[in-house]
Amino acid sequence: MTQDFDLKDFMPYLLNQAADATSLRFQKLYKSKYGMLRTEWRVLFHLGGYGDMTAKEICNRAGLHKTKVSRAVRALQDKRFLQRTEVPEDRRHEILKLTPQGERVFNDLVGDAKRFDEKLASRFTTDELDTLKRVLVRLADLA
Amino acid sequence: MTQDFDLKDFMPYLLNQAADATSLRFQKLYKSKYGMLRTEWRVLFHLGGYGDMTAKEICNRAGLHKTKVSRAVRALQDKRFLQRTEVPEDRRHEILKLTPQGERVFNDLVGDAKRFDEKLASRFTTDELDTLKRVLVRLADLA
DNA sequence: GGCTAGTAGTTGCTTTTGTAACTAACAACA
DNA sequence: TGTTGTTAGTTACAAAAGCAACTACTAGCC
Repeated sequence: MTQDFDLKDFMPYLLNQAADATSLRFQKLYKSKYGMLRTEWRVLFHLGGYGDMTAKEICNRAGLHKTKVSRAVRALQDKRFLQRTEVPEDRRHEILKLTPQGERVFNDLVGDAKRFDEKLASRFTTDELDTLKRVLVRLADLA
Repeated sequence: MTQDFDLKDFMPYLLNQAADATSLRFQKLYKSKYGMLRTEWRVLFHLGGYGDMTAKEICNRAGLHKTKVSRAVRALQDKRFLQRTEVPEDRRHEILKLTPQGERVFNDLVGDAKRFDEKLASRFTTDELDTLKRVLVRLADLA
């Protein structure tokens, strides 16, 4: 006997559908403009938004695996969007820093992101948005 | 000059973080129990929850590309979880149907899904959940 | 019938991700 | 000093996703 079950009530499914739908459209922007991958724009945005830091710090903040970050950092470096600086006190660390070109790209994409977010937000009430964001943050923190 | 921007306010990012966090934990269940992939449990749940249908219908309902569904269907067939029936009137179509074993697996995973969802839901108020689901459905429908 | 166009589904190839093993550097302590 | 354990980051290989070209079939139209 088959149980009744509606995927439209299952949170992990709903979250994925919503996440895919929204981020696919934003992806088009950074991909077509700068040939960037998902992890690359995330790294760029962490450095641009929160200042210089090591790869490890990005891993912790973004919840990304170090191999993904490692590859993204290299890709951004190849594009001349960021620059590494070895720390003399501990040569295992490298401080990552956006180049002027990287900052320009970041600023450009921040503009896109803000417009994109506003357009999404315009479809909902302030109450809905407040609740949404609060709940999403708590869900994300479960991991 | 670098603009101020907080990823924690950017919806596509928040949605992805929340979706990743929740579905990663559910993934462990169907992966460890039945060696299933993400697309495979989706296909299984569409057939189990909404009845027999063609691959095309699953594509439309789930917003999945036909190649992904094609491979998932084959994988489920190899596991003896579903069975294909050619439609004589139009031999391009195949009706997909869960086998008794497939139904057992579906029922088992529905149980897991319900428990999983309840545990997630218990952290939020009814109001929050209502708003969340309503907003997520609308976001998902944008695509 | 025979041509053209369109649809359902599959296969092959490339890009991206995931995982585990590796290197290089530091730290602590015998 | 040297040995053991730990950390930051990379590399190499396997699994999965994405994309385009393909097969097999149906439908419409001449």
